[in-house]
Amino acid sequence: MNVEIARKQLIDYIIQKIDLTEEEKIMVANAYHLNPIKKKDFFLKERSFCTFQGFVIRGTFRVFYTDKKSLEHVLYFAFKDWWIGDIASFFDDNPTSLNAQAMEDSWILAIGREEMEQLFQKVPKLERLFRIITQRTLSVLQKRFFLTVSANAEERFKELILRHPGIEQLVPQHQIASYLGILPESLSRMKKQLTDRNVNK
Amino acid sequence: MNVEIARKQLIDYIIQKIDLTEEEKIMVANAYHLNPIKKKDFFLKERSFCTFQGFVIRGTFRVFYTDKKSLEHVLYFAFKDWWIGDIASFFDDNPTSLNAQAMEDSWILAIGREEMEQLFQKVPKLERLFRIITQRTLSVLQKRFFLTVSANAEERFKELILRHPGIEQLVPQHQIASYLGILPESLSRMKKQLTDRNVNK
DNA sequence: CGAAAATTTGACATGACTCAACTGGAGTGG
DNA sequence: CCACTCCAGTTGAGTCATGTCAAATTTTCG
Repeated sequence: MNVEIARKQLIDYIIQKIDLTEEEKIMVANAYHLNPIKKKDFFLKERSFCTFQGFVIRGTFRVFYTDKKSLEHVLYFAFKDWWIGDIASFFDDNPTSLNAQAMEDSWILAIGREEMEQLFQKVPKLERLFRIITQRTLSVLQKRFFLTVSANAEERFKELILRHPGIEQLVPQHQIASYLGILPESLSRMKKQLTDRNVNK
Repeated sequence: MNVEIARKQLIDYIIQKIDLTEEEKIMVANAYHLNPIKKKDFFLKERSFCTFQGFVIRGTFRVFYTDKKSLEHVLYFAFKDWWIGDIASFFDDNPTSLNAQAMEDSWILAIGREEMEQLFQKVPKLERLFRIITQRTLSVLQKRFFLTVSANAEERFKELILRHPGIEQLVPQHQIASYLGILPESLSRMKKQLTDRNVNK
């Protein structure tokens, strides 16, 4: 993976959302640096202050937090062209509670907080971009929240499969369970029940 | 309630977050109009396209959505100086799934989508303000989500009381249950159990 | 191959739901 | 000021989805 190609991918993504002059494209592109992340390594680690905003170039990540009982809860899976970062931690300078772990060898374009502030000064339009991205994220999380409080595990599972066909091939089952907010045992039983029901038809 | 006082309250709030020149203050203030909302009336109604962003001047709102089984789920309660609106609907022009209902006679400063876009053009700094506000909202929702998936109803209840002392005097119990994601019966039983436990000590 | 991890299965426990009945207070009209 | 209604809250009995813990089985990968 080559940094120029990665930066082009980022710029292609950005100009879908806001217009940039050629000069601005260069400034934005150069502010980001390419990080290879090996499978199982972390881009974000909870309790860490070292926060970056990342844009996934290649690979898959699971973004999760750990609760009091040391159980991990997946907030989302991130693929190509997804953003990764704890915005609250990034901008407010407090330790993050999120982890982002590579599930395969991956590449991320990342930017640190100070570079980001400088970039915002050079290219104020980016405020708009990040306002829009944050709004999208908020809206997605709101839907996820509503589904979590108003649907049972089976409905949530079906929704995930519908929205993300093929995810079962990409992500091990116990992590899907963690995304759904149930235990691996429960997901296993649920799937058995689903196939049993189909067989009996 | 007088529109000048309301606008002053809004500007006082905004300048805590970003700097504005006197001229900008006036432009921002004038873009917002004052709405009185009677108890039980709605500022936002699901399936409606008529979306506004609102800033609560006085009063209390419950912001909720209705699920497939016609159960209402409270997303949050909004008091003085809180924002109300469905950002996704507001900016992307699709019908909202949120309701915001006044729980007492209330006043809101509101702005429509087009006025907002014009205002962004006149005062681009506002992009930054709304980026920051949306980030805060996102971060709060993320915490709420984590609590929902990793704590039981009792822990969530205690957290609410801790974060919002006195909320039980402001909001009827069945709506607190709705916020917690449980039925009124369950909350009633839980509270009984809590006091019983204390009595037996 | 062999160890470690993931998944499945079983037996049982439990938190929250469901439905229904009852209680008590707030407001309303006679 | 009482009787009446309405709504919120409480209580009870039974059910169900999911959790808990433990063991067996399968898959993954060094």
